Amino acid sequence: MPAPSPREQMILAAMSLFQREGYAAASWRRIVQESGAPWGSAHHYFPKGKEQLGLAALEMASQTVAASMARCFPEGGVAADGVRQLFEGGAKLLTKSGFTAGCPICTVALETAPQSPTLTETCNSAFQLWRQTIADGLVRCGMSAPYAAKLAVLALAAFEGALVQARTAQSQEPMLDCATMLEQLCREPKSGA
Amino acid sequence: MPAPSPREQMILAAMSLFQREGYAAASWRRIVQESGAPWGSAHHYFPKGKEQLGLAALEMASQTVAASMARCFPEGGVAADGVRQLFEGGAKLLTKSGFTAGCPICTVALETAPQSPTLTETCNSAFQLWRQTIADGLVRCGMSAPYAAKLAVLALAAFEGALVQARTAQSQEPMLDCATMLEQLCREPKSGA
DNA sequence: TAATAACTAGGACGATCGTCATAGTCCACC
DNA sequence: GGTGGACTATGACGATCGTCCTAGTTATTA
Repeated sequence: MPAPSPREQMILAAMSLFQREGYAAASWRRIVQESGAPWGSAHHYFPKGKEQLGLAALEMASQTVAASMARCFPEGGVAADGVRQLFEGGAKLLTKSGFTAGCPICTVALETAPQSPTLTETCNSAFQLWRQTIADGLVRCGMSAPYAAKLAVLALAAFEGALVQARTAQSQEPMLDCATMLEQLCREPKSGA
Repeated sequence: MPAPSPREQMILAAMSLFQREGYAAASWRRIVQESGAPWGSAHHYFPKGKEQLGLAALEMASQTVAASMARCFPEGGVAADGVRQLFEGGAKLLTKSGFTAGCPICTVALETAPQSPTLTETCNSAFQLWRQTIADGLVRCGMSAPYAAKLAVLALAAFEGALVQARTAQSQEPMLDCATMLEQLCREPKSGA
């Protein structure tokens, strides 16, 4: 890596703190401190203050996660495998962090929605992007678009929810259990009306 | 209601603030103020401070939610109907609050797990209780115990995750979509290994 | 009725919050 | 080799944080 700029350092640090403790606990001072970025430049790069930095962090998280999600569903793959990979990937990251790092968007959304319109809108866009990313992936695996759209909502909800359970229980099990159940819905795309 | 005691008032207010803005934003002062309880008595009822009050609020939330969950699955009912009722109930409460009130446990868990051992443990117990409550309900509807246990994990995860999506999007749709998909898993308790 | 406990009022304490202003340093470019 | 703009250092500002203390009020006993 070519030594990230102070601006990037701060965004990364904010994202990390959002994951671990949420928006309110991620104070301006702690973000700057943990980032290692120079103290004086914080207000220079984000003259509108904490919310501006928060927005940037959420947007970066949104893109990063979407990219990893897309990678789970290669062209011509199997839908169920993609879902499993998605959940296993999440479980792995969670474990690697010692069960401290969850989803930054989810945490911030719960703290601020719908109180802060800008933050809420950014979180909403992230969820929308992720739903679409999963749905597109499922379609790439041969699933019909309408069914994929519905399943993507459930998959994302289960992903976020399982992440919370897994983190709280400090165990991967909820993630893997959910994956198993969801695989079933991938293999039987049609039945009821 | 026979006029709740100051202690109950404070617990209720803390629960409400946890739902709306999380643990960090729910300051000792705001809790006491919103509760309408007398200022001076806060430290008298909870001499160990904010964490003690937080614990009490989480425990009350745990019990309250578990009771509503159990009511969704009456003896001899249909599993799919129970799941739908669960999600519709959640969606209704969320809407009634103007999409401001989510799950207090989930919010606090994301902010504090696993940093604060006591809070994390309480959140974990709540999730465990809820999983068990849903699983018991599904068994009451005739489902096999092992399958019900697995489905309960997914149902709870989807419930929490859909709640976040719905709140952020300010729409019931994610909740109802998830319910529809989950109903499918209720009707086909067996297929794969 | 007296005394003993339970509860309430109100504020002081140091720490930390987000914001902002001012001065100083660095470096690219003419 | 200056000169101007980008960046950094440092700390003051008022507000709010969680905690804790002392004095006052109310209720419950003997």
